Amino acid sequence: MNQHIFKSITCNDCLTTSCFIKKDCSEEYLSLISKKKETSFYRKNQYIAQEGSTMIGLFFIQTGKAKIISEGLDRKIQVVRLTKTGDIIGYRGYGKERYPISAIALEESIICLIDNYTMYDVFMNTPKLTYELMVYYSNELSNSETKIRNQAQMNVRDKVVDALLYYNSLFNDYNQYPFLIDLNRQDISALAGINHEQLSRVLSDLKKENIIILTKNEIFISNQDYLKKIVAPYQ
Amino acid sequence: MNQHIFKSITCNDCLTTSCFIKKDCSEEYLSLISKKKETSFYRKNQYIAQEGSTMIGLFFIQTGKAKIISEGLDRKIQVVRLTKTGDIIGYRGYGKERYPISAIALEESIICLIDNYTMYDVFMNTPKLTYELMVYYSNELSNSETKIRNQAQMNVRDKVVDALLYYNSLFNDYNQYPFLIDLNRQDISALAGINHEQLSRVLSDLKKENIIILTKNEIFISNQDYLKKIVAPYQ
DNA sequence: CGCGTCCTTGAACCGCGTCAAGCCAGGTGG
DNA sequence: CCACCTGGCTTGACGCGGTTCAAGGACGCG
Repeated sequence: MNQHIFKSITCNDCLTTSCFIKKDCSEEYLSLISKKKETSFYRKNQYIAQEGSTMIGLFFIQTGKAKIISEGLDRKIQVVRLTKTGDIIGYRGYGKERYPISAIALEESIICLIDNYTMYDVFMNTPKLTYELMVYYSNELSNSETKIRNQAQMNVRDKVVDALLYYNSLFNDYNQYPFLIDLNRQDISALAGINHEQLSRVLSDLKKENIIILTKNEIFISNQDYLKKIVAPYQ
Repeated sequence: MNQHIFKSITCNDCLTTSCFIKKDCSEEYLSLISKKKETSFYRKNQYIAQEGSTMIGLFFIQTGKAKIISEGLDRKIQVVRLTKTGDIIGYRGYGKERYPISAIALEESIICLIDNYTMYDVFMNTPKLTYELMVYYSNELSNSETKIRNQAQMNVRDKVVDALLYYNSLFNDYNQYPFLIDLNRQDISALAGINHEQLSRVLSDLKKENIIILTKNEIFISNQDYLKKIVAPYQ
């Protein structure tokens, strides 16, 4: 572990109102967790959790973004999901004592780790929190299953459009325009489930059609409506 | 709704010991649920839940099997998951009031439906149950994300092998041999995420290589070790 | 300046989806 | 009983979309 322990603040002082813990835990448990949690700082591209390593607890993103990846044949990477402030990383699971996926910071991030034993104690005494996490996982499952279908049925162009819109819906708000896609080509192609050459071709096409803007280092969506029409038939 | 209400039994009389309700609910809640639940009988190929229809509650499979499907472009079907006795169907989700997927019986099945209000009451007063459902969903999410990667990276042969082993691991025990795959070609190809012509070709190849046995209506796995070696590099 | 990394574009190959024909089994009706 | 039809499955042929290989450009860094 090369990330250093960050200046830890208590849950009461934490400003992340979307945190599951903050929203649903009693004062007593907030102070217990404040004592037990380990808050760490991660630089861009740093591993937060690694596939196959021992699952010591549940990660809560205080601020930042991360990509959730699964490695296949020849360590080829698939981005299965993106996470942001307030999201959780790590699976609760009896039998499983190892992370089935890896998580890597997309930008500088501050992340709280709460160990399994503490979490179990909290879960058994805070039904609302457990319920909210159950809902969170079930919604992620729903999104994930839609993505299975899309991976099986979409062509490369639609996969790229889907990936751009997915990023946009997660990280951009409607005040900012045109929408910035702050990922490099490797990450976008791994998110779309295609190779980077195909991604380049599709992006070039979309640029020629005046749907996106490509600057030196950035991608902007200038015609989101058009993109939405493309993926609409998949709902 | 054309399935008829089945001779309903109380949870105490129910023999499905793997049911989440049965495992974790108190006596009082078991009797409350027994009063509230609606137990129905479904024939093979009958819809249990339909994508887009109103989500009235949570389904518990008392006995039987079901396929969970998502429909894409031109109503093309993707089987995203299979479920069996003791599993649950239906997503808990605040915002979502409609099923994101459809569920169809693979064989004659008996299924209990418990409405959302009753479930919420149970969840808030039975932390262990809520916790177990959270674990269930998080495990399904993990499986689902592996499948996303496999859909993006596997070739058709590997997808077929993966689908056969998936079915086998869910529904067959090790006393029965060779392992029966009790799905028709349409369902296997929709599970593998390929078209039925490609499936036929791969199955013919596997038959010639003496890895599976094809009879008139059935598929048997005779050399499971070989199949496992194929998907091993994906873990 | 040279080097490495990321990105783009071209070109060739081939895996897979599509179209089409044929087979087999089961069901229906004359 | 046979004739016919239908649906599920198999196999072949073909062509396109996408993967792979390769070369070159743009940029940052030592």
